[in-house]
Amino acid sequence: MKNSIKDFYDRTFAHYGDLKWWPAKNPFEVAVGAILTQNTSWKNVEKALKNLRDEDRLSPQAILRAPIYALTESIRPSGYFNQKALRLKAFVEWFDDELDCEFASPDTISTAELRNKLLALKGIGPETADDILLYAFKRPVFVVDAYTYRIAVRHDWAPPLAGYDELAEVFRSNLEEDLFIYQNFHAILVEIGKNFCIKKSPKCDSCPAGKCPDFEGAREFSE
DNA sequence: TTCCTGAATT
DNA sequence: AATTCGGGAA
Repeated sequence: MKNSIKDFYDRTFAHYGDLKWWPAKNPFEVAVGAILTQNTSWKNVEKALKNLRDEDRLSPQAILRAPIYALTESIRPSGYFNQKALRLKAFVEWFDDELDCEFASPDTISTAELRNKLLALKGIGPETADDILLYAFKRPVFVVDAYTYRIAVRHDWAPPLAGYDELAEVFRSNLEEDLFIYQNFHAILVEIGKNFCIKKSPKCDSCPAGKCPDFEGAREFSE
């Protein structure tokens, strides 16, 4: 039926195809990018990643041995650099201690347990944890972010007060549990959220998703 | 000036 | 519930 989540995915997938997310060379860079992109445009994260790469600091061992102040300078363009340097360090130390710097398979540790361990780290909240689970550990978890929330509310898929888990459940219950669909759906939501379903003055007329219930009103999004 | 693929603190 | 962290681009 129209305006269903499944129909939305089918239409947008026909337009975008496989977006091949997450944009990173390897799973470790996915995790680093996930932390650096918290409330930050990807453009700025790319600058930070380039600095890390140019300075040979984009590996677990390099980050383990780098002093915080050095990390801070490398990632400065991504913003919140003081916090993120600590968060990056904390994550890699855990990744080394707990997993020996390897992305564990499901029979070693369950997705639920892994998620709890990630959430226990300072600086890893539900979105960052799920990004890492979905794109680095390849676990089928549905990622919710600001774009997901905005698009869902504008489609009346969820109430404006919906919390993270509630919103994730709305999507899970309307899709088959499939790694590729979860990975690509989130990629599509980001693409549409960034380019069309933007916060103010959304470009509904050219949106690849077609008309959502908010189209006629073209009202601006408010939280 | 606003906004950006959030999370912790108060 | 409100504030804090932040450079970069529009």
